Amino acid sequence: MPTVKDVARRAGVSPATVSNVINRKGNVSPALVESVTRAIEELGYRPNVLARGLRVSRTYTVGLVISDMLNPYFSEIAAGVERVCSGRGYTVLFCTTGDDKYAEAKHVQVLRDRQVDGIIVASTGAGNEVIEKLVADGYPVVLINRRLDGVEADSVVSDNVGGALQVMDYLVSLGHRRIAFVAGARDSLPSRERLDGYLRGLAKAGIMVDNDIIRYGYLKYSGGYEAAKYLLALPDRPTAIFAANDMMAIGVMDAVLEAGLTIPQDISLVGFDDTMLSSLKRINLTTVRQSYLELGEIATKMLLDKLSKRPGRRSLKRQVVPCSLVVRGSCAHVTAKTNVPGVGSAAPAGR
Amino acid sequence: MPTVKDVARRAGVSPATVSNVINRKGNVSPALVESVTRAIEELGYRPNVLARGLRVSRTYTVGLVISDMLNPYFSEIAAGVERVCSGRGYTVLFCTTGDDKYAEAKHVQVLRDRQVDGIIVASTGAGNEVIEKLVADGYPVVLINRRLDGVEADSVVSDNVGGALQVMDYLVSLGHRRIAFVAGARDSLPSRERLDGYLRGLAKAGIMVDNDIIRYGYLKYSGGYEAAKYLLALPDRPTAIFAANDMMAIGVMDAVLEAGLTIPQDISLVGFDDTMLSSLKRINLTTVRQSYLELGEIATKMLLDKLSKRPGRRSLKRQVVPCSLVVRGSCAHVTAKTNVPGVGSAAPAGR
DNA sequence: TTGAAAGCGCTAACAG
DNA sequence: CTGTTAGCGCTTTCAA
Repeated sequence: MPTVKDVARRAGVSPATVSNVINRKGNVSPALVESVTRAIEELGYRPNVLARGLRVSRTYTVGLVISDMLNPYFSEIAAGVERVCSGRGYTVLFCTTGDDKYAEAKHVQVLRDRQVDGIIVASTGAGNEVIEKLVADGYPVVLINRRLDGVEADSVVSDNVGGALQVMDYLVSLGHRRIAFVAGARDSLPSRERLDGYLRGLAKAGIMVDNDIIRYGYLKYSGGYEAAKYLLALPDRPTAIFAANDMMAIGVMDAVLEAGLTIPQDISLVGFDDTMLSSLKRINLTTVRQSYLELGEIATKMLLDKLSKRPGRRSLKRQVVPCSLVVRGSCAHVTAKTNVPGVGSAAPAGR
Repeated sequence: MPTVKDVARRAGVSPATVSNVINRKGNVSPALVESVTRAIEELGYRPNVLARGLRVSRTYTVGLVISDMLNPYFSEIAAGVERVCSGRGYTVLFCTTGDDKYAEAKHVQVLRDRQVDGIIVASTGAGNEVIEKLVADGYPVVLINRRLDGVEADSVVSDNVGGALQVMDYLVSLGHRRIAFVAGARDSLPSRERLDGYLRGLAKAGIMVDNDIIRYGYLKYSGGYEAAKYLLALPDRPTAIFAANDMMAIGVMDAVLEAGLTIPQDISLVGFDDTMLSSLKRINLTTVRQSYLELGEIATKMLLDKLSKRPGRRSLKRQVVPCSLVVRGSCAHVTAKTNVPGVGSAAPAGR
């Protein structure tokens, strides 16, 4: 591999001049620019980014910490991060934590050791000390869907509360008053926020909270399935079920069908996330759309903007990205309960 | 940030000794190991991986080139790559090409500029020259699901032909003889190979090829939907449809239902990939499982093994990973066509 | 405008 | 066993 020296020799100039040509600095005469450029091409010279990084202590690399690449939410975030980075000459170094506190700490350290210019954390791992230390050390960090009170870390979160409120308004507008909520794990922030939106929606409509129709479970198909089994067996079963995410909603869906009931005639159902699943004709689930791609993009822009500014300005940025209700065919007006069952994919009464 | 020098000063030794302690080399006396270790901890010293990389020309970084992070196949591959890398002290630098030839060339160059130790290419972008150059330059490369004849690049591919053959054997064993194939784009290697397996399966069963029931389309829902519309309108319509991937199969499924036909009673259907979709009760698709996670893991092991060996050994490795048929409820014995339609989720006749 | 020289932080040779 | 020295490839003073 040729180096600046080789190029310099071939062009009959000094390494410094070669460097100046490459970085368009220090006013080099057109003649030399020309010959250096030719030498670079002839030799197929490529700058060693490592050496440059060592010298200028800037690597144009962004570290990305996510929980799990197999989860579509995170891979969408990763896609957003990569898209913005690649457009601005940055590269992404990524690692996954499996939501393990120690893995998170370890990987953040690895990223620092590799001198990444900044770190984006989209992991729900509970290791707040890691983040606090990062910020305390003056490291540029942006948090996705994770917020630490009292810590000066920029963050971008989706408006889970607002999205859930939209769902509630919609269900209430369809005449539902007995609405169940199927939540994920109690320590999942998004799930908690969606639950919060649910509760606010109830309050807004003047509906009393019934803790018996708020179920907690694993944020997966099985969690929804089990919760629905319970809810459907209730003497006074709900007319609508709001699940904390799409996978759970699909679990609910199957349980409802197994009980011999129909969606949306007997039970209205809403999910959250607008996964690709929800749009399938056989699922056709009303849900809330949140673009995780966008979340990743926004976070990355925040970080890169920060990197290009003087380190002085320490303004704390907290961006909330809105969600939007996507109405499909899984909800009906509450009076539609009297409809003939069995049609399955009837158009929704709403809209 | 403290450096080796700072540590050396504090421990009262030379930088070289510090380095030796860190890298467990050159037999340092226990006493000095002890004091150096303490100095490191007291200072919170962390080696600068950039500087080390510059010196030893080894970065413990793997470059990963994929088509698109939003596609579950690729994010699964990425997960596999990351898993193995992180387990062996490597980090992953990743970029996406969108299957664009020039983007691929550019990104591969970026990875080289960053001195990654090796590159894994899981992109279907048609830029073979890029790969050829990489290999010609002696760069360690492993290709996933992409094979270049005449190029000395290691590769790991899934056994698409074998998987498709299993599907055909299964359908034939159910008595089907009029089996349609819904292919993806003509230049998609996996799709071509699956088609190849289909053709071989026909030959094996002594069934004549009917080009009218081999349809090409976009490897997505719509592609399957359109193809099925055509196939179902045929005077002598097929009794079974084999789609090149799950998304297409779901498109086929919807078209079949819209035509007032039932799966599997009227039409048997098989997909490929075993996406999470296929296992949903409402889909319940018989398909072929290929673990892309495993593909990523195998490729990474190949690469890392290569990196730890002497550069002399230039054995070309080409690994084929088997697929397996996953029987669910979308196929029935051909005589079952006479069954009463409308049951929808009857158990498959096979097995 | 251009070049010489120093140094980013680290490790490999070699000398002691 | 330990320290001195040199240099990986680059950029950046500073002097010419």
